[in-house]
Amino acid sequence: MSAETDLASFRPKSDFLQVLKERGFIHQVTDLEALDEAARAGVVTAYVGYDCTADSLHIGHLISIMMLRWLQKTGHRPIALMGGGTTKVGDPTDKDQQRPLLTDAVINTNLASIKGTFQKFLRFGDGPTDAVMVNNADWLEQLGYVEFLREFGVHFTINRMLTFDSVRIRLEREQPLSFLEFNYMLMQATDFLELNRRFDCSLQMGGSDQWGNIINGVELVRRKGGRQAFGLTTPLLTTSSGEKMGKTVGGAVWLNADRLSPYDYWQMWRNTEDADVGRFLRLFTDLPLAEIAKLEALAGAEINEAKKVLAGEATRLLHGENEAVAAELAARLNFEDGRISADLPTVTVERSSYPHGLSNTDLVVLAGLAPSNSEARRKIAEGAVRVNDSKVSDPREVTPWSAAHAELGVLKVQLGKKKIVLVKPI
RNA sequence: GGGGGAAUGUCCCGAGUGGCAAAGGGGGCGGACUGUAAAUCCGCUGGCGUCAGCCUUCGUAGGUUCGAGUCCUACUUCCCCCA
Repeated sequence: MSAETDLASFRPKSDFLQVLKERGFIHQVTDLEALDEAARAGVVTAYVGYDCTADSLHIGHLISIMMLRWLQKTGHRPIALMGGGTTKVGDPTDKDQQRPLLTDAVINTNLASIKGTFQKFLRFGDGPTDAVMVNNADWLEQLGYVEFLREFGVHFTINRMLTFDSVRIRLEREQPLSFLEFNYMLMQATDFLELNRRFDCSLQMGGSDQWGNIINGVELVRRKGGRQAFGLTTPLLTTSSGEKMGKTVGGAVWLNADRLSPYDYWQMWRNTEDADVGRFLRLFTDLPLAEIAKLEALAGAEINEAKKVLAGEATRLLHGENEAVAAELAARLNFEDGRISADLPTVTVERSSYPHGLSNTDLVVLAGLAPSNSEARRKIAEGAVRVNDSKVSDPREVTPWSAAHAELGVLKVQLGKKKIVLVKPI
């Protein structure tokens, strides 16, 4: 049953649901009152699953990570489930095509690379509310096909599976859905059952697109005689102007620093739309609600102060205090004082490869601000490029190394108003 | 089994009727205006380039033609109708 209708009037008795509700994390819950009671009466173990399709999580995952964080802060036990096994199958959700099958090696590399992110937000260990990380490859890969069908397959009807969004949408759009992908929801359901048995895990959380998968797990746990299980989803994260959140210079907003620098991460939050500031402060920082209310109330240009707080807090959680301070300082030097900071994104170039210096085109491409020479030339023609703070118009004009900044030894390349990269000769 | 459709710039949708680097949207990027915001307006949106030009793109593979996204043949995938 969906709790959308009575969520507004519901008064949680547990800290956990109280926090989730007032900070805007809840979209749907299977059984609000029973879950509330369980969370009030004792320690609840809950999990969120993460696939290993890339070597870094991105901002879309952050909302559920924050939810696990609050779970732990309110006295419960979070499990981060790594989908080492399910990634081999691929969640069909909302994709038109099956994603390329990943090899074991790639999946394991991705998994290892993602782990660190959770350690920033959760406390791991052996205590009763310490976080646990598990990999569903541990149990999924042990299952034989016939065994899998007999143990779990009997509990799923095709009739019902066809009605779930992940499947239905694909079929409606006349896109193929392979049998492989069709099995994904069964596998995710067995995860919940397995965690219920191993860790007494009684709650699965996830994004609203996971509702169908979560329900399947809840029902499977019930049918296999486990303890009562719950599901909870978060709202889809979009900006106020209706866009999917998460884009920067390079595209996706990655959480690993080697994919997206702390500076760029800070900038992403700094550029939040006015209308989103309050909502994002509630979802992505630990700040008390009273303080958020004050920040949110700032009007006009003043709200920029709130955006800086948001950027600072969010960056501090992910990358740590030092990086957050450095990112803010770099931004202030650059945008408010018109100066240069060594903390700006920097690329290094072999001086010997370009003895005379770099052409404007080369600079833009090497700085990663354009994917091709053509694109770089176009940008220059549009008057979008600045080298060492002066606008350039000739794509072939060469800037000699002697023009590098005296102290930092770098050339400053700027595309548009916000994208700045330092080119450092070595 | 028979008949009829569909596949376009690798982000998406979508015109396209032998001369096409291919209309128009959306998205994205840049400019103006602002507050590193939103909204609005304007421009750009295949690659290489000594800017003359060259190269690669319309499901796949062949063919006709001076010239093919456009015509022909086969194949692949999807949709619809008849059985």
